[in-house]
Amino acid sequence: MATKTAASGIKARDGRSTREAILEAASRLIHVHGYNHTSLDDVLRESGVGKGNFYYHFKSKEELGYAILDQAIASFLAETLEPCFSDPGRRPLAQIRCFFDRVHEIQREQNCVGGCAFGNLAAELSDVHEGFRTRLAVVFSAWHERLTQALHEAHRRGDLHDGCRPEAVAHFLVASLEGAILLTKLTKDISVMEQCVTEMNRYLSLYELGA
Amino acid sequence: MATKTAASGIKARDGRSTREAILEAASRLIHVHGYNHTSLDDVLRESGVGKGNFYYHFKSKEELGYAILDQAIASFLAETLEPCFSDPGRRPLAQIRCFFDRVHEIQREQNCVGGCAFGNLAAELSDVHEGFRTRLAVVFSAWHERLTQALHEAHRRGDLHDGCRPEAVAHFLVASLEGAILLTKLTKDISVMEQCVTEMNRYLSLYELGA
DNA sequence: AGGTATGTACCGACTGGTTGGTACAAATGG
DNA sequence: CCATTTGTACCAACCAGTCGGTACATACCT
Repeated sequence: MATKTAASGIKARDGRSTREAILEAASRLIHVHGYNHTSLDDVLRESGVGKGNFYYHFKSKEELGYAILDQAIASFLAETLEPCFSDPGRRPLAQIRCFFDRVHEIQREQNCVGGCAFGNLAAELSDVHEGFRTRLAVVFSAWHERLTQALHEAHRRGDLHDGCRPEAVAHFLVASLEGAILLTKLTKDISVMEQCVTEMNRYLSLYELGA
Repeated sequence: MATKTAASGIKARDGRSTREAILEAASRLIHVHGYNHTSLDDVLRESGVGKGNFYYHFKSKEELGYAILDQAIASFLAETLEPCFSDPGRRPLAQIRCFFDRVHEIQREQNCVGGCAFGNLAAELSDVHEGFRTRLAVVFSAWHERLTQALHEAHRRGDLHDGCRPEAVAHFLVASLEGAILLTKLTKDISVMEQCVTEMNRYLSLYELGA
């Protein structure tokens, strides 16, 4: 018996999955309760990992925060942003509208709870923790850049009015989406999100040529 | 000497001003550090008030939070919102644009630090503290209502396109402003706010008649 | 093969400091 | 003199982080 490893009892953790269990529990808790208000003990209880073990895998709570953030950034870029903007079947402006819908859908899926993890952390930490502020600025900058790129591409194709300033429009779109998510989370009313997406589409049509 | 009262030494507090000193220090600290991450001891140190004294004036930290929020709501409505929207020298849409400028100015004044106190608290607490969520919903609802009212008034005057749905537009404007403030606070770049205000004005002009 | 050393993964008790909140006596003032 | 107002000492719970120790697989030495 017991051929080789402990062969998966009720826990079955090896180095790799322990780190992932911590990451999973922590990002879930921090998304809802914030960074400061999520204690290590909460994370440990939720993930079933002991304290000494935690400090074997992470050197501090701050480093855990960075790890979660880096993971969330990668997953946002790869699983939410890119799928919309690399769809070759849509023209750039349609890609942007598709992204609005995706954000709307996510808020509906999570029942208006949690909001945007990046927006929450930005509100909580940008003024008190420069390390987090910088990392958060990176996500928003990547997001902004993807929108700017799509707008430039639309202009190149002749879909966009000349009066459109892509960088300003992109900033406004990011801001509007973040604000809409926040307002939806506060009111717990998904129709707020719907209305905002409708108005964002109208705003975009302001610059659109040959619809 | 010492005629009657302590005659204003370095402290000079009576019942009224102690409460106000606590309120002032707490709202300043909470605006930047958030509710959970501002400790009573911080507030006490900053205001020079003793602990027993604090608990004479407030029955808990939670009640202090409510008091601060109520005070901030009243001051926002009276000193920021109303002045813009009760100006009889401007037409409703101009009042709205004036409000955009006011928000922009405030962010510039506070050097992109602090963001919106209500937005910050909404992000921090809407999912974990129903009491705060409800109170915060009240401010945003009042704000939303004031915008809706101005839009209806504009429509009555014939300044507004028929296709404009005031409630949806108002939600979008609130969301955009909140998002713009958040993004400005994160990037620490006031030009983000400028760009957003410019685009909001363009958006508004979508519905405007006879400019 | 058998003993020893090494690196990885893990645990739970403990520490020093902070938290929100209480007890209570002293001062203040009409 | 009695209400209000205040300062100080204190508490239990909680916080991030440390410590000593265990379990076990692999590598190394003779």
